[in-house]
Amino acid sequence: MANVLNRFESLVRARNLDELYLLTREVARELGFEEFMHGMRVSVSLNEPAQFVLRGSQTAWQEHYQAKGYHRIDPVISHCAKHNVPITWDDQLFAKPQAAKLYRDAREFGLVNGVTFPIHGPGVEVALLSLVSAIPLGRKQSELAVLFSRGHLFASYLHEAIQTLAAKEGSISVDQKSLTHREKQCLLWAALGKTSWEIANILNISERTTVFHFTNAATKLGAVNRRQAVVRAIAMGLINP
Amino acid sequence: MANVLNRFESLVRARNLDELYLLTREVARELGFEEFMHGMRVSVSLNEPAQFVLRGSQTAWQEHYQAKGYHRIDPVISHCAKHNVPITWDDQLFAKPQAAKLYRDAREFGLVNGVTFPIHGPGVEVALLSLVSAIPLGRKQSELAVLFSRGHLFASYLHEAIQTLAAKEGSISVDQKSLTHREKQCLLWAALGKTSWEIANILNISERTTVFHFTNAATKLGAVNRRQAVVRAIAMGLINP
DNA sequence: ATTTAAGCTGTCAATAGTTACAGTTTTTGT
DNA sequence: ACAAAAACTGTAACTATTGACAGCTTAAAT
Repeated sequence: MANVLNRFESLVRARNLDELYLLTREVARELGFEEFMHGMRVSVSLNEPAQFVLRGSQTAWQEHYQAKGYHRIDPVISHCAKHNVPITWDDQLFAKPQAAKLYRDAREFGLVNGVTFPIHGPGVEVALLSLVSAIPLGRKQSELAVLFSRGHLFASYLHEAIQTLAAKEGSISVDQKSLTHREKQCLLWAALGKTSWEIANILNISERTTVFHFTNAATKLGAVNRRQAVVRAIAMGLINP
Repeated sequence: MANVLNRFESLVRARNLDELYLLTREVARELGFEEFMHGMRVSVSLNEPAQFVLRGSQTAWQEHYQAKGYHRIDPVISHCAKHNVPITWDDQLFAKPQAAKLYRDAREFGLVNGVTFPIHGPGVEVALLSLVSAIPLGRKQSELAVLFSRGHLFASYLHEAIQTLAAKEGSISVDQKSLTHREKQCLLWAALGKTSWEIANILNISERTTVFHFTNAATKLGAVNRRQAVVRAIAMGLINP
C-alpha cells in the first residue's frame, strides 16, 4: 500500500470516464472496498435544472436509486451539501422514515457498511464518493483515521480527474497577453457596474474613448459584448474585481 | 498518533476563532509542522467585493503578505482556486518572477518546506491550509501519502470548524440560497454574453420574465446593474462560467 | 525620421438594458 | 387545504451599449 499516492495520481491520467471508473474500482478494492459510488449534482446543460448523476460499480443499485428519485431525500447528499467531513452510514443518519426505507433498500443490494466523502470544487455544486465494504468498518479510532484520511484524498483525486476530463472538452483558449492598461481599467470599472459615462469621468477621458477601449478589449477577448468581455477578463485573471 | 481523528474533531468544538487557531497550531505541531497558515477568499457581505484573509501561527509573515498584496499573484492560491489536490512548495511552483520573489520572502520568514491543501465548500470561493516544516518533507511515497492524506482531512475539519463558527455569528459565510434556480440560469447565460431576448428563447420564457429575474437577482446581490450582478455572482461562486 | 502601439475623439442609427407600473399561475412545503 | 415562494407576463418611457462611419496625438522603438 506504499504506492497509494501513485495509484491516486494515475486516476488523473484516465482518458475517458469509463476508463476512470474502472481505475476507481480497482483502487477502491485495493483500499478494501468492494463497491464505490460517485455522485455529482451538476448542470448538464445550461437550461436544464441541476441533475444528480450517480455512477459506480453497482449498476443495479444506481438504476433503482434513480428510479426511486432517492437523491431528493438522501441524507448523505444533504450532509455533503453542507459539510466537508466524511460521514459513516448508520441508523442514526438514516433516521427519517423515507431515509430508513432508502437504507433498507441499499442493504438488499448488499450495500451495508459505507462511508461517504463530500467533494466540493469550482464548477460543481456538490459531489460525493461513497466507499462500501462487506465487512464492518474499523471500530478503532486509528483504523478509522487511516480510512477517513485515505478515502478523503481518494475522493479529491477522483474529482480532479473528472474535472480534467471535463476541461478537455469545453476549453476555449484565448491569446493571453494583449490587453492594454486602459482596456483593463475600463473593464475593471465596468465590472463594478459603472457605465461608459461614469468611467469617462473617472478616467478623465471622453465617453467615446471608453467605448473605443471596450470595443478593442471585446475584440481581443473574443467577446460578443461588454458583459462577456468583463466575465472573460475576470476568468482569465486579467483583472481583479 | 492513534487519536488523530479525535484531535480533528476537537477543532469543531472550538468556541471562537482564537481558540480554533490555537488548537490548529497544536494539531499541526503534533503532525510535525511548526507553522500553519489558513487562507480564505470570502464574500464578507452580499455586496462587497471578495476579500482574502490569511491567518496562522506566523503573524509577521501574514502582515508582510497582506502589505505586499501577494494574494493577487500567489501561485498557491491559483492552484487552490482550480484544484482539490494538495501541492508541495518547490521552485517549479514559484517559477514566475513575481512568485519567485514571494517564495524568497517566505524563506526569510523561515517558511521553506510547505504543502498546501485546497479547500472548497458551500459559500466559500476558495480556502486553503498550508503546513510548514523546518525539515524537508518526506521524499518517500509512503511518507508523502500519509502526510497528504492526514493534511487533507485536517484541512476539511478546520474548514468545517470555521463554517460552524461562522454559522453561529453569521460573520463570514453568505446566504448561499438567496438566488433562485432561474435567477442563476439567467445570470449564467448573461455571463456568456447572451441578451435578454436570447435567454428568453433558450429558457422558453418571455423576454419580460428574464428581465424580471435579472431585476430580482440584482437586488439580492446589491448590484446596480446586470453586469455587476453577473460579476458578483461569479465572484461569490454562485455561478460557474 | 519613421513606424508602431497606445491613446484619444466625433456623429448617427439600431439594439439592448433599466425602471416603474400591476398583476396571474405554478410549485413546494407544512 | 393552505400559505409561501417561485415563476411567469404585459406596457411604456428612458438610458446605455453597440456598430459603422473616420480621423488626430503622443511616446517609445527601429
